[in-house]
Amino acid sequence: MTQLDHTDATGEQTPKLGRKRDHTRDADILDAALEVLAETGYDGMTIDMVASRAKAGKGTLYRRWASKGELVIDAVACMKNSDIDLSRLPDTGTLRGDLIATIKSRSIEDGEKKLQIMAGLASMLSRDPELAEAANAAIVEPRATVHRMLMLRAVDRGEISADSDIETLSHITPSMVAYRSLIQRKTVDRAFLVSLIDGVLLPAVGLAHQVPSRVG
Amino acid sequence: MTQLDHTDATGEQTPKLGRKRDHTRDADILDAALEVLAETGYDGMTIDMVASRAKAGKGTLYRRWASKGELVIDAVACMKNSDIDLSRLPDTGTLRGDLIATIKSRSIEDGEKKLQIMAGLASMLSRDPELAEAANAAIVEPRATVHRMLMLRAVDRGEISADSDIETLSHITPSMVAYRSLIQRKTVDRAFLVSLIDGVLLPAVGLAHQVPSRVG
Amino acid sequence: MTQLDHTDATGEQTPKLGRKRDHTRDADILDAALEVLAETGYDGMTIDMVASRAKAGKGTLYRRWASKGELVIDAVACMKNSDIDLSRLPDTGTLRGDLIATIKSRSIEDGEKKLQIMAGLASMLSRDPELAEAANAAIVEPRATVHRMLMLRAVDRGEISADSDIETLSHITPSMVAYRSLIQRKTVDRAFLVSLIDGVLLPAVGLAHQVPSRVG
Amino acid sequence: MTQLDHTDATGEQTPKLGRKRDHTRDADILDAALEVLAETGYDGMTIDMVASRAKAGKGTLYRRWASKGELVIDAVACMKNSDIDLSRLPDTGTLRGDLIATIKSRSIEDGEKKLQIMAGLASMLSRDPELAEAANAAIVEPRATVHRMLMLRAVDRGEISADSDIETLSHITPSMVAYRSLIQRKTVDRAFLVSLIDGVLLPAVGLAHQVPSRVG
DNA sequence: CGATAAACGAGACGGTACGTCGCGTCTTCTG
DNA sequence: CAGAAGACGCGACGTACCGTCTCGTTTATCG
Repeated sequence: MTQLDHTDATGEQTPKLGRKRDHTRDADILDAALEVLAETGYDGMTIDMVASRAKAGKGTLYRRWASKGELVIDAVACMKNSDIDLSRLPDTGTLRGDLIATIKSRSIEDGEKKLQIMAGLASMLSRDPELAEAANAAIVEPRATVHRMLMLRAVDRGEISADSDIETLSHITPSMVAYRSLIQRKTVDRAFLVSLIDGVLLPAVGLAHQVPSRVG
Repeated sequence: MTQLDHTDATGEQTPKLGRKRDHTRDADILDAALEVLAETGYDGMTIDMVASRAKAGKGTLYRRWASKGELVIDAVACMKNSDIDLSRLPDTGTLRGDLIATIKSRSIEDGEKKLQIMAGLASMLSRDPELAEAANAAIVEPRATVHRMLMLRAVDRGEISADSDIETLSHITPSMVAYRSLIQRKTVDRAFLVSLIDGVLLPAVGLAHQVPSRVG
Repeated sequence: MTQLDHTDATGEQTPKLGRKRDHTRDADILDAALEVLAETGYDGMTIDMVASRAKAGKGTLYRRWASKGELVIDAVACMKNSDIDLSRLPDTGTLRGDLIATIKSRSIEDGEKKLQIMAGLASMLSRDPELAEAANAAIVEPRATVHRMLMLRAVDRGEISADSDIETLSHITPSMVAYRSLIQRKTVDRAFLVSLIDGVLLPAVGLAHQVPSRVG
Repeated sequence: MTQLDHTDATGEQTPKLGRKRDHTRDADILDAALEVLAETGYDGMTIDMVASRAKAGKGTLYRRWASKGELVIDAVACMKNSDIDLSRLPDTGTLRGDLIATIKSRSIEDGEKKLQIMAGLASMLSRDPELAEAANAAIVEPRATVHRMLMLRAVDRGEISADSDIETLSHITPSMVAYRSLIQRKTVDRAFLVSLIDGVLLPAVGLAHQVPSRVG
C-alpha cells in the first residue's frame, strides 16, 4: 500500500487539527477506480471519471494519492486477498499433497485477473521502488508465503532437508506464473502448476518425483 | 515487425514518384526509441523526445508507424541480440559446467539494460499481445534458448533423462531474473544465478547438487 | 457596509446562547484583507491568505461575510481616513494657498498606499456597484471633499464666483491622480499637483494663474 | 498590444522553420473572447469557452497569450478604434467648436462599452506596467490625442497661449470620464462633457467661458 | 535539364487528460 | 457554542502529449 497506511506511520507530530480525512471515501474511490479500470482499461481510465463516479472532487483524490498511477496501485493493492487464508492452509501430510491442494483451494481465475491488473501498473514498478515493494507485498508475496509455509512445515516433519533454499523456491511459482501470463501469454492452468510442482519444486528439495505414467 | 516490411506489400499501385523514403533513418529512430524507453519507461516516453533525439520530424515517424505503440513494438523487435551467439555456446562436458560458463560468457550488464527496457514497457505487455510477443522473442526467449540447447545436449550425452521438462526448466532462469529485478528489486548477481543452477535446475533434472560451499 | 451592522438587526430572536461572536476579530481580519489586497490585488487575494494572516479560520470569515467580494467591500469601507482631518483644514486666506498647503499636509505616501489598494480592486469596481461606492466613499470622496470645502470657503470670501462648477472641479485632482498612477503609471509628485492647481483649477474658477517660474 | 506585434520585433534571429503560426486564427480567437467577455463577464469567461467557440485548442491560445488576462487585454486592444479618425478631426474654427463637435462625432455608447471592458482588466494594470501601457495606448491615449491635436491647432491659430499645459489638459477628459464611470458610476452624458469643456478646459487655456444662460 | 512529386526537419494545430489551486461549505476538536 | 484547522465537492487554470497538418527545403524520377 502506498498512502493509506502511512497515516499512523507519519502521525503523532501534528496531533489532530481540523476536519478529519473521511476514510470511508477511500473505499468508494478505490471501488470506482477498479470499476473504471475494468471497463476502460488503464489508458482509458480518467481521474475525473473516477472522481465523479465516486461523487468526489479531484482534489480529494489528489490529497490521498500523488498520481493516477498510485491510485491504481492502491486500488489493486486493496483488493481483498479473499482467496488466500494463511490460517487455513491444506494439511495433507505430504508436501506434494499440500502443494497440489493449494492449486485447488485458490481461484486461478481470480489470480489471473489480479495479474492482468498488476501488469497495468508494472511500468511504474521500475520507476518507484516503494511502489514495487507495495505491489509485491500485496499481490505476489502472499502466494510465495503459502509455499514458504508449506515447505517449512515439511522441514519440521523431516520430510525435506533444512538445507533447501526455501526462500528462492517459494518464489518460483509466482515468478513462473507472472512470466507465463505477462510475457509468454500462455494460460496458467492446473497442468502447468502441477508440472512446476513435480518437475521443479519437489526435485529441488530432494523429493525426486515419481512419474506415474512413465517408468524409467 | 509491424510496419517496416509491409512496405512492398502495400506498394505497386503508385510505382515510384518523388523522393524515396530514407530507410537509413529507421535505425536511428528505433535506437532513439530504445534509449528513451530505457530512460523514462513507456509512459514517460514521448514521440517528440524520440523524434528530436533521432533528429527526425514527427511526421517521419508517423509516416512509418501508426502509433507510439507500434513504434515501440518494432523498436523492441529489432533490438539486436548482440550479446548472445548460439553458435558459440560453452562446451565444458557437463551441464553444470556449461550453465556456469553461460553466466560468465554473457554480459550481465547488457542483460540489465534489456531488463530496464522490459520494465519500461511492462505496462504495455498486458495491453498489447503483439508487443508482448515481440518483447518475449527479443529479450527473453534467446536466453531460454541457450538453456534449452545446453539441456538438450546433456540429454544427448546421456547426462540427464529425456523425461525432464526442458521446456519449463529453460524458462526458470529468465523468469526468476525478471521477477527478482522487476518485482523484488534485488540485484541479480552471480551468486544468485549459481544458486538457481545448483538449487533448482540441476536437482530438477536429477543431478543432485553437491553443495560445495557448505561445510558440515 | 454590508454585514457588520446587520448583526443586531438579525439578532434578538435567539438572545444569547453559547459563546458570543468575538468582534475584536473583525478589525484583524479587515486589516489582513487590506494588506493582502494591497500586495496581490483582488484576483490574487485569497481567502486562506487573509484567514491565516489574521490567524482566523475560514469559517469565521464566512460567518461574517457572505463572500470574498463582500469582505473586500467592508475592508475598503472600514479603511480609516487617518490622513485627512476635515476639522483642521489649512486656512491661508487664499484659495491657492489653501490648495498648496493641502499638498503638504496630507501624506502622499498614505495616498499611494490607498491607490495601490484601489488598483488592486479596480477590476471589481465595474462588476460590483456596491464595492465601487464603498471605494469611492472611502478613498476618493474624502479628498474631493477637502477641495470642495476649500472652494466653498473661497466663494464665501468672495474670492471666486459662485458660478464655478465646484462639484466637478473638486474631483479633478483625485481623478487625475488616480489616472496618472494607475493608467499612465507616472509618479504623483508635488510638481504635478501644483501644476494641476495652477494650470487647471485656478483658471477654471477665474483666477488666472501667475506663472511664477516662467521668466519671459 | 501584448503579443501580437512582438512577432516582427523578435524576428530575424530564427528565420522561419516549421509550420507558420496561422495569424488568421488571432482574429477568430479575439472575437470569440470579446463575445464571451460580453456575455459572461470577465469572471465567467473561460479559456475553454473561448477556445471551443473559436474552434481552437487551448494550446493554440496559450501559445499566443501567456494567460487569460493577456488574452483579454489583447482582445480589448485590438477592438478597432473605428470611432476615432485622427485624419478627420472637426475643424470649426474655434477650440470650443472643435471640442464640442468631438462629442458628437464619437459614439458615447461605444466609449462606454470600452470603459466597461477596460474595467474588467484594470486589476492587472497595476501588476504589469507593460500591460498598463498597452491598454493606455490602445484605449485612453487616442482620445487624449484628439484633444491634444485640437489644442495644438488652437495654438497655431493664436487662439490660445503656447504656455498652456496641453499635455495635462488633454488627459483631463479621459481621466474624468474614466473616473466618473468606474468610480462614481455616474453616466457620462453630453452635459457632463460640455461642462468639462466650458468649466475646466477652456478656462485653463485662458478662454474664459461665456455662460450663456447666466449673466454676471 | 527543368518540372513534378514525395519525403524530410520543424513546429503549429485541435483535442484531451493531467495535476494544481481557489471558492464556499462542512466537519472535527478545543476553549 | 464560537473559533481554528482543514477536508470536502466543484470547476477553471495552465501544461504536456497525441496524432494530424502545413510550412519551406531537399532529393529523386520523369518528360
